[in-house]
Amino acid sequence: MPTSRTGSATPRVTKRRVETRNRLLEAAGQVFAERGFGRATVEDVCERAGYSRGAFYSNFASLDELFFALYTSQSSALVAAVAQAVAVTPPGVTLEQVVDRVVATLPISRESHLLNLEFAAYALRHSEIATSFAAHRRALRDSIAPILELGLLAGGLAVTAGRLDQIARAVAAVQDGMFLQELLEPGNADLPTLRRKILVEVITAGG
Amino acid sequence: MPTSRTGSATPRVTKRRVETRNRLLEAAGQVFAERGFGRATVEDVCERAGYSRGAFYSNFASLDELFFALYTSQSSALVAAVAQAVAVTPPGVTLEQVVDRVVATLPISRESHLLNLEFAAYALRHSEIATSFAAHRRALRDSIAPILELGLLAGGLAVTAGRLDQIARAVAAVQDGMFLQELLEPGNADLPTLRRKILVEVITAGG
DNA sequence: GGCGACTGATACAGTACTGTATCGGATACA
DNA sequence: TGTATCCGATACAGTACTGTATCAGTCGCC
Repeated sequence: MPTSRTGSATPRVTKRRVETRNRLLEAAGQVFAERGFGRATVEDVCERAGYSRGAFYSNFASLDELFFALYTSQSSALVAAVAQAVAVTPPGVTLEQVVDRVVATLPISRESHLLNLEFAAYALRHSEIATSFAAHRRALRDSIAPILELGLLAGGLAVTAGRLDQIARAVAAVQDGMFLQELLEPGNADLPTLRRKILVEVITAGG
Repeated sequence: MPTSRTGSATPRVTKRRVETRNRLLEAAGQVFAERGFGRATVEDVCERAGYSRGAFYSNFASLDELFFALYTSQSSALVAAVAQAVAVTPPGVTLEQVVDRVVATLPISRESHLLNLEFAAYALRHSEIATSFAAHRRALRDSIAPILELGLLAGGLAVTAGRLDQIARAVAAVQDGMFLQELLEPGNADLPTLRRKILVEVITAGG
């Protein structure tokens, strides 16, 4: 059997193919955010990306597969970004600085939040995905935990690992909840400030 | 022109019609929660309700209209429930009791939360609905504000109206965020407890 | 620079959903 | 109890989407 026989298993990964795939992923992010995954069609994504449906089916077996690929891509990028932020954080930072860093690192765009809603909704309806989604969120909490601990230590507060995870959960909850409020009331300029305030309160109260 | 001429304007509201409408609404809640609004079809709702598509179009012009009717119905019911809880709350309750009351009043079922996600996602994509959705959330905050104030006063804390609204926002954010975590990790029995803990912290820290 | 492999455009069949039109039968009311 | 009203079942046409099959042009590799 010849080594590079028909691509049934692994089509050669050419530059062109990578480019196509990436543009499809990017277009999918926009379309899913705009219309919602449930209302998005293969045609929508192709039109946005500037490809035909042939190109799509050459790269993905279905919309579901593309959706999952997008989710994987986004979440690994996010974890990497958080890890990077933690790595460059010096010891001795104040709690306010920690909150600023966390807020600055986590995604802020309308599109990313809408996508997150889509991912969450999808996960809640597909238990196998829910497991993966929950694991991803745990990874995120584990990533920000060290930076939170730094801020607490700077304030003279020491906490157990279990308590730290609870604080990380509270931070995640406030982030999710407040960001939804901000999206619903884009005209309310006080909300970002309020969000930071609540985050600081939640962290200090937890320590 | 005869008064009760053709139903073009207002079809007579018979008992039968009310029943049909209610069963369609109930079925819609289940179907939208299960499949998501984007994936739900008129046929799905009819099948679940035990009616034919003719019955559906006799009562609603489109799925969108049914969706909005469901949203209206649910949100007014929720506001009423909260108002009722506030009305029967005696002065002098502790903060923990207040939290318990708030938690007990706000919707808890998986279905109601999934529906809320659908409503939020829809609102974020339709600005005219977003306004209405935001107004509804404001009404809810305004409803729980008095009960929160009661709890704070019992602890000897007095707050301004503005500060009270900020606390209500924090409570809403924690509720939304923590409930999502609970749904994603149904096996984690510690989360409801943690949610109460965070709620208490957020309220006291705000006072 | 030429050849073979593969990408992505186009065409097509099949399916699913929507919305309307029609009509039998149930229901409210005298 | 009779009857006019209208509810809701069924049938149908039109549309949109999916997934596959085919093929021309292009790219990678020697």
